[in-house]
Amino acid sequence: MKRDKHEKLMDLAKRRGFIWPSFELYGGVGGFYDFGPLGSVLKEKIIRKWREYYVIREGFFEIDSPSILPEEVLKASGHVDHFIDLMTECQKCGTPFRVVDVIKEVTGEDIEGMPREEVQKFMDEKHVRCPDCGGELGSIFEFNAMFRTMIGPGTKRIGYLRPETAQTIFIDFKRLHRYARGKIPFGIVQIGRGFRNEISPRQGIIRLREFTMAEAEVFFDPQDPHHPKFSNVAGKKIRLWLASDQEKGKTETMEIKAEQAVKNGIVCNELMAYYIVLTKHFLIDLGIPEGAIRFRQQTPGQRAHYSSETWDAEVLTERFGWVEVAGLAYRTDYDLRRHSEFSGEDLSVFLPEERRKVICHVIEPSYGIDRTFYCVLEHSFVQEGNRTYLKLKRELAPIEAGVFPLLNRDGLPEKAITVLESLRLKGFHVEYDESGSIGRRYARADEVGTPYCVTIDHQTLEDDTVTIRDRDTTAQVRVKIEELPKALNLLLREGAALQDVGVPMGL
RNA sequence: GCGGCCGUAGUCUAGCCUGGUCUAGGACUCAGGCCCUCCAAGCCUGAAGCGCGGGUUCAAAUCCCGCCGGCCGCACCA
Repeated sequence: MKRDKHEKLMDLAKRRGFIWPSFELYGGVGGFYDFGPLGSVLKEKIIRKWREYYVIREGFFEIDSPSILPEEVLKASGHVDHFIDLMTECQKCGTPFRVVDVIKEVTGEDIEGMPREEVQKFMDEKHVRCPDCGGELGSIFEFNAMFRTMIGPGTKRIGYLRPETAQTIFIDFKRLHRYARGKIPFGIVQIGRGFRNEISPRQGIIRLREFTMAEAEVFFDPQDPHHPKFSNVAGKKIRLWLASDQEKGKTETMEIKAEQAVKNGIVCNELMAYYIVLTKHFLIDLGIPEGAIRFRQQTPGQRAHYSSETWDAEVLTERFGWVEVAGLAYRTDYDLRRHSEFSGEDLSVFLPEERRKVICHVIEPSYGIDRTFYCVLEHSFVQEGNRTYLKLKRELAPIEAGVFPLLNRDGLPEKAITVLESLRLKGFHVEYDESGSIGRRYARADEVGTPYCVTIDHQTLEDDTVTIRDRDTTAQVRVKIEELPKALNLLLREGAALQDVGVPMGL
C-alpha cells in the first residue's frame, strides 16, 4: 500500500519531535496533541509572525486573560444556548436530532427554555417519534460542546473553558477603549487556548479539543467601515467562493480585486476586504502557495450565531482537501450589545466630533494556529528522490543552523564546539552533530528544515574559515568565523542570498 | 455517537486464519566505536516492541469479550 504524504509527514513529525498524540502512555485521548521540542518552536515562530502582522503592523493591542469563563459571560455571548444542546437519536434509523428541533417539527410547540427534567416527560407524553422514519427516539442526552467546570468549592459557580478567546476582549472593552485613548477603529488581539469538546475529533491536529487560536477584534463605527491603509490592498486580488455558488453546487471560485469585491457588495465592507487580503499575505508569508489559498463565504446556515457574514480562509491540503485555517466574521455589534444588556453596563462609545453615541461593530479575523501549523508543515514537505526535507521559510525553521565537524578527528570536533558556543552566545538556535557521516548529518538537518549547516573542515584549522551550506540547493560558501554571526544574521533575518555572504565553493 | 476496517520497537513491517522452538524475525532509525577530506556508503557493538484489561487453554502476539486509540463513511464542526 502506498503511503501518502500525510502519513510520511506524520511519521516525520512524531519521530523528529514536532507533534504526537497526547497521553500515549495511558492509551491516548482523542483530540489532544503534544508539541515536541521542534514543534513548540515552530508554533512559536508562526505566532511571532502573526504578531508581526497584527500587533506590530496593524498596531493592535494584545491582552492575555483567563481560559475559564464564568457562566454569565457565555450566557450573554449566546454560547450557552448555542453550544449546549439536548440531543436524541432515532433508534431505528440512527439520525440524531436536537430535541428542541424535533419537538417543534413534530408537535409545533416551542419548548426552548424548558427545564431539562421536564423535557423527557414532555417527549414521552406527546409520543414524539422520528420525523424521518417514524422510529422510536432514544432517551435524551446532553451534548455539550463546552467543557464545564466548577469555580471555587461547591457547585454554585459554574464555569466553562472558553470556546473562543474573543469574549474577554468584549468584556474588557471599556478599559481597552480608554487604553486606545478613545479613538476608533482600534483592534485588540488575544492568542491563547480555546476548548471545544468535539464529538469525534479526527484528522490529527485539524480538529482538536484543546487548540491554540489567535484572534483579533477590530472595533469600528458601522457608518465608517474604512481601513486607513485600504489603498495598499485595494488592487490586490482575492480568490472567493461565494455562498450562493456553493448552494447551487458550483465549485468554481472567482478572482477579484479587493476594491471591486467591496464595490460589488460581495464583501460587506472595506475592513473585511482588508483583512481578507492581510490573511492571504500572512499565509503566503508562512510558505503556503498562493494557489492553495481561497476564501469561502459561509452559507447562512453555517454561520455562527453572532455573525452576519463570515469568510473562511482555506488552505488546500493533500489529505484533507480544503482546510479552514482562519475565519473572518462580521460580528456586528452583537457581542457588545449582548454584554451591555446582560451586565447593565453601557458599552457604547461617544464620538465627540459627530456628537453621537454608537455601539462599535466588530470584524474578527480568527486563526487556528494548530491547523495553520499543519498546513505549513504539509506545504513545506518535499521529497526528491531519496531526499526528504522541510522547505520551511528560514525565519520559521526551529533550528536555525547545524554546526558539524567534517570529520570526527584532528581537532575538528573541538573547533566545531567553540564555533557552536560562540553562535549560541549571539542568540542563534544552533545544534551540533558529529554522529555518522557528514552526509547523514546534512540529511538529518534537512529533514527538520534547518536552513543552513556550518561545517568545520581542515581549512578551518589553517585560516579560520568555515563553510555554510544551503538546505535547498546544497550549495556552499566559505566565510570567516568572525563574520559568521553577521552572515547568518543576513541569511536568517534579512533574507540575503547565500552567495552574498561568502565565497562560493566549487565542489 | 452509529457502521465498517485496523492496532507488533522511534518508523515501516513478518508472524495471527490453522494457538506450542516466537527466547517475536527483518528493514530503516537511534546510541557507542572503526573507517572516512562534503551530501543518508561500509563494518562491529548496543538500545528498543505484541495498545490496555479480563476470559478460554497445560500453553495466547495468535481465539473470545470489554475499554482505549487510529483510519474510512454517516452525523457533528455553531
